[in-house]
Amino acid sequence: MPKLGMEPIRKAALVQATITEIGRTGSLEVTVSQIAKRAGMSSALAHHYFGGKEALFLAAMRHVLSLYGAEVRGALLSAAGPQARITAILRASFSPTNFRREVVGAWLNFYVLAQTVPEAKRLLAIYQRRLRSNLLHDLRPLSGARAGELADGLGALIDGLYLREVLKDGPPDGEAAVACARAYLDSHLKEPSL
Amino acid sequence: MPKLGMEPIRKAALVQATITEIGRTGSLEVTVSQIAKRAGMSSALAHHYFGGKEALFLAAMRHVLSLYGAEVRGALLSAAGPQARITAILRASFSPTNFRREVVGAWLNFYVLAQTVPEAKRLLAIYQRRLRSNLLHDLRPLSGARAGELADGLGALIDGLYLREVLKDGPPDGEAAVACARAYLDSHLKEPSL
DNA sequence: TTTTTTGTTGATTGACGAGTCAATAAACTT
DNA sequence: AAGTTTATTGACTCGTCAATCAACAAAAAA
Repeated sequence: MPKLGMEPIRKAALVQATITEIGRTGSLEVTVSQIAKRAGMSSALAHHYFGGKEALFLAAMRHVLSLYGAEVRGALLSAAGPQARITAILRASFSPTNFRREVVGAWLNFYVLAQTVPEAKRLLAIYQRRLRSNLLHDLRPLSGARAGELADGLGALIDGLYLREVLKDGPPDGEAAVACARAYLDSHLKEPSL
Repeated sequence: MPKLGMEPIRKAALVQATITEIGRTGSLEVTVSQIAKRAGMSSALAHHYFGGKEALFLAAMRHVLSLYGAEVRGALLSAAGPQARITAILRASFSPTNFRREVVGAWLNFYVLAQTVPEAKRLLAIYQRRLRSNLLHDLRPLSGARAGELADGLGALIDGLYLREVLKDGPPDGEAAVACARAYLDSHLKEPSL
């Protein structure tokens, strides 16, 4: 039965299954067997391809981060002007793809992972820096010197909205989150001179 | 050696040790033995007094939440007027007591716990409701109809600032966090009529 | 003084889970 | 055809950990 060229397929399936399982159980206490089973293979194969649980987690994290990054980049392509670009970033952050319970749950647990695993911390730091730099780029023309604090605040607000989504029951509402973040911005941008 | 009336002392020590260990390792994967050792007793005694690991976690959570609540209440006593009261809440939230790596790490993991343990979810929900109600009480006289959204946004921002603290290295800076939250508020309160 | 209650632990149990390995099989290479 | 590489798994090892238990000690109650 063994067909060749399985490696990328298996790996992709495992990464997806990892995200799903972490999101489903809401914790990192998932067994390699659970993940492998969901991905339709034995746990031994998961070890074969990834070498260990931690590497699997990190691969899943990279995947989520890269999906998010791609979505932001995509949204930025069709946005002209600072205002539109910032809105695009927010839309991407709270898009149905990213703002799903499963994915949000995974994010939360990546933060936990970052406390123990340096590589996870590094990855999250990269995400934060990139977000900040993106926001800064478009905030500077709008608010000048204050752009720095604004970007920091907005970043924290986004993370906070994610965090709260974890606890909420009922379906996710990305629109509301975008509105909240926009309100934060708009009120800050109202004063022209000071 | 056994002296009587040990129960409350042992329990308090265990709760404290639990928070410390969760904060130190940054995860819920702490063994009862670790906790008991830090609290200066055998793991069997921990089981004797709390019945199980989960109950111990919940007790720790209640303790953190109640400390936080007490600090907020205390700060509110010496605050007159909505503006001062809101500032007091922010100060308490980011006070050196609560805004320590150890405690912040514990909070993060309580969010994770809330995904699996209904009682943990309930406790966090109570905290969120109380914070919201406190903010609302003082935002209404300041911003009227918008108070609702404002309270939600501010709540999320506070959580987000906590979350970011987890990743940061270097000592915690509560002042900066308070400033950020105040900035959020001030800009929102600037428009008198709309 | 016996008995009961409270405090305490070392040793044990039982489950579970990460990682390894030997074995099997299909596909490619020579 | 013989040998190599890739895919795949069941069975096993080894460690860890929550939870239990039997036993001991001291204080309080009887």
